[in-house]
Amino acid sequence: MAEGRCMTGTTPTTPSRSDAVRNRRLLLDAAAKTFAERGVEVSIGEIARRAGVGKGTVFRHFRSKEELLAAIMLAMFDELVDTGTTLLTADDPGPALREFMVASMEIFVRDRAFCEVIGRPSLQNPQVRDAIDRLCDVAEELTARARRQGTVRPDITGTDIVLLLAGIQPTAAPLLIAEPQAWRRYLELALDGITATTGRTLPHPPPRHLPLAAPDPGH
Amino acid sequence: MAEGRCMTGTTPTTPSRSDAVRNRRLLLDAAAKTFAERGVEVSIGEIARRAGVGKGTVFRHFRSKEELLAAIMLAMFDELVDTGTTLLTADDPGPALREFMVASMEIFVRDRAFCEVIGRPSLQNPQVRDAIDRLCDVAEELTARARRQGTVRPDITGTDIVLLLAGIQPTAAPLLIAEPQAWRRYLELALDGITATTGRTLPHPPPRHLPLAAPDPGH
DNA sequence: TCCTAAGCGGACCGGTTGGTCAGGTTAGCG
DNA sequence: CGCTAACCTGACCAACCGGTCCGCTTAGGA
Repeated sequence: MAEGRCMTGTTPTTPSRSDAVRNRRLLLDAAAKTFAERGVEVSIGEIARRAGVGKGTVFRHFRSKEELLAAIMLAMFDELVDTGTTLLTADDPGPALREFMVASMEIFVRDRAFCEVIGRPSLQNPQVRDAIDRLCDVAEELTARARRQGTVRPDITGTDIVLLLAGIQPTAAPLLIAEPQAWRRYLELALDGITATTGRTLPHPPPRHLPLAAPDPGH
Repeated sequence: MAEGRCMTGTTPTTPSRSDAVRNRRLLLDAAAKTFAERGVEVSIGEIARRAGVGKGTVFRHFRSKEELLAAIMLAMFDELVDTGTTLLTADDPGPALREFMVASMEIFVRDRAFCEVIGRPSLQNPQVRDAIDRLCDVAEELTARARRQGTVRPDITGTDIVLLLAGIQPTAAPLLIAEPQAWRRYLELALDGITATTGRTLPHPPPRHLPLAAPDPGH
């Protein structure tokens, strides 16, 4: 509730002392890099080591591993949403949508944890959920413009776009180590797929929203 | 080397006693179900519990968790390869390829571990590698026929097909709990993408083989 | 029916994880 | 400069993992 105080044990929302601020920065940077490289499964210990702080410091700044992950993911989602919002003002909706997808993929491919979070509802806390919804919304707006222009088939939604983007990474993943640009091939395939060429409607109704966190069968 | 003997500690290749045969069956069934539902990360303890045997019994029948997983995955790969081989004799190559992809997806969607094994080279022992190669080969033969017929664009390979199939599962995954048939939508999109409509070539050269196990950055 | 080797189970081992805490350190106000 | 509250650290904890091992059980041939 109140700002500076914590709810359960410790964990202030914003540190005030200079060393704490510095450590928080180090921590966020190290965590972002480590999550990106090795996915959500990396241990807190490794992140702490990489940041050059003790493990306890991590839990002083973030109540749990999940909260640390969420803080980093949120920033990335917002970045993407900004990119999308900017592209909404572009003249030609078709290339704008494509550019949005390319920009997204460039992040997806670099950040393993980012894809995992989108694909696994169990990793999503309410804030992350909101960010994903915002991403779907901006994708929907971009898609709607392209749809009206006739560049995209009429039964493709923004949620389709987000799902496709999240899916291209695992599709290309086995090739990416040897050929870091391979994702472009499958993005192009997806773009061809969503383009209105045949008049056919897709089977199964288009998704409107991403479903809320259902209990993940795993773990 | 010799049949009935083990190499390292214990672990016969084929049990003879009736109770051992029965337990092995129970174990394989339980493991198949559990891996399918929760992925490769499930613990041996849980599989043992589900099979109604002790943990020690698992390691009597299989040298390691990896070997148990491989035994189950191998059977599924071979099943798919058989399906593909049969479809090679079909009259019309286009629908044959489609049918192969539908049959594959029906397995992929039901089995979480199966997708994970394809997508993560670090999980592949030599036998599994061979099975994946056989799958790519049969996919390549099916694709080649469709290519010659003009149903599929000229720069699509069998490895492309396998990667796309493995990628559709994570794409549709968030929807699958609520809508188990949602994968059909994205399979159709992929089929539209690989169909020869525009004369354009895809960016990035087509993959010939899946890369061998590179050190998985994770763990 | 008896005997023995194959089979079984679960306590156990070393290693990992996310998370806690007591005790030493230090920033920075007065 | 001195004091205190904020902060940092690494030992520590319980839970879990894959895998081992040894004493007990039991299948099934003689």
